[in-house]
Amino acid sequence: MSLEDELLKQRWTRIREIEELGHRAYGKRFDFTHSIPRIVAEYGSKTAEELSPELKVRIAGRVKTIRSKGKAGFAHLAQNGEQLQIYVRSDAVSANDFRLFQILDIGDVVGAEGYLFRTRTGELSVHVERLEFLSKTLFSMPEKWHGLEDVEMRYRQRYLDLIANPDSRKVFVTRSKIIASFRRQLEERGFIEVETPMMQPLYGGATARPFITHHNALDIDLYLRIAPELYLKRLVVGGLERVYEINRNFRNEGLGFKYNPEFTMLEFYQAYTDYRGLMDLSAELLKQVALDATGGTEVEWNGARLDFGSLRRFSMREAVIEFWEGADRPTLDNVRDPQWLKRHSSKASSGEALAEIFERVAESQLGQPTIIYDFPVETSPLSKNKADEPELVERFEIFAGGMEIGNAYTELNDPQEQRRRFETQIGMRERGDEEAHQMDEDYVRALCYGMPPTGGEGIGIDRLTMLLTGSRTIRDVILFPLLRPEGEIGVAERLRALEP
RNA sequence: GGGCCGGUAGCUCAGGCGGUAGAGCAUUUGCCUUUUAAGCAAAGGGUCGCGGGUUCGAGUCCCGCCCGGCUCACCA
Repeated sequence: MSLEDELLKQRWTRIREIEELGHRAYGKRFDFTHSIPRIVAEYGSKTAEELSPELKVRIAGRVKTIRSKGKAGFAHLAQNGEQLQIYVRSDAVSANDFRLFQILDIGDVVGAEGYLFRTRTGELSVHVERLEFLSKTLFSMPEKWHGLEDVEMRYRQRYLDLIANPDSRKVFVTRSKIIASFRRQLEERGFIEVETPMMQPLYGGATARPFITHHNALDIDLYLRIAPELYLKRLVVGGLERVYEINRNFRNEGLGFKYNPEFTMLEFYQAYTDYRGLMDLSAELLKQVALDATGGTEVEWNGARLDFGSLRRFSMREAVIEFWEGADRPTLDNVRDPQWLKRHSSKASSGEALAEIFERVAESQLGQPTIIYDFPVETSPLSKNKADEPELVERFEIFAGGMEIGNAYTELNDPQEQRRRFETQIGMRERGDEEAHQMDEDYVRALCYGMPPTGGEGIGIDRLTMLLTGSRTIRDVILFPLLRPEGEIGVAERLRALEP
């Protein structure tokens, strides 16, 4: 028999022994008096004297370590990312409970009742008087010292990662704080949270290839949304002047350190403002999110310190000049000049050329949180033109850590212009651009009823979480990132084999 | 999709020159009533990712495949 099966059989056999000792292998409700984190916080710094008179506690947690010393022993229980030691001695508990302690496996979930004390070496511990068995682990836990290192297993069996690697747990706690911070800040400013379709008959609001699915009853193909944008703006037309949505977008594209096919986006729309207003709002939101998530505005990322307390601002043209490397640094006249742009890019139009040059020259250097504004109209089918420079639109993106983390603009609310933009996109599609927008007449119809001047913005929650948690890959901030299916697992077969 | 790297005990990793497969943790047994990567003594545990091939002999060499990581191209 393989070791793995031997261990499984051993634990399976142990279930009966646990039951013979008067416990259930898969126990019932257990009302603890204190969570382990609360005990650590409240009593972690108390001296031995301050812990008397005896404080009785009932705690519960997963067994992390066991150190048996004959007629006594120690174990660590973990709950919510914190650990507390228990001390079990044969003359302090019933014979059955001591036997139970002796047959505990690392990974079992137990409850313990006793009083707080400090050991000779000074560690805050529970002097156990009663044990209660709560749940049996049948498989062995990852190694105690190194944790779970196998990257594939960390993603496929995230629960093991969360049990074994406290840092991984912290990442997801921080992610939750980031989202909570956005919600709180937006609610304070009068935004309401809405939910718009994830399955859409037409996809739009971004340039990307969609996933396609099918609805049987209606017998229609639907697209998983690539963005909620067009629906959110319909709501602004309807008088929901400040709306936001935090939810998944789906894009049928490659995987990479900053790409997962489903990712979480915050989008918010505010009537009667424009992209300048959103720049200021973005700076406030990001600063406070960093504070709420990490306690400060500065984070270490990829060896650099990023400060979310202030956002640098460059126009796209300025950024090309600012971050140009090598000789022939262009002038402002150069980056405005169609001939110069044509010489430095293979793109057809001046606008696409500028965007392409910017991405090549500047994007990877935008480590510090930076706003890049005034984008070419060709790459922005839903943004309003600048009044004095119609080849540009009132749009900005937020970059940090060399990644785009936000995208915002003054929304185009002129239905006639919107129709022309869609038709331009259709032309691009006919020339082979698969990602060009489709015509969305229902959206144009909504604009025909009049949308107030509006600013809208999207912030990539996953990437922002990467930055605020020091994660080098998006898979470390998504609980269950997309992986190929792993094939035969064989657990059912192994469990079946245990039964008589 | 291309290139590079990896898959060895439940976990973390050695081995690589082709010649009976190793360590630590974990597990089992014994001793141990304030230990903490507890300690001491002993034991068990492996289709070396999968499938072919070369060879007297393959974890090791060759070919194909699977899974993963990094990276390039496309993409937020």
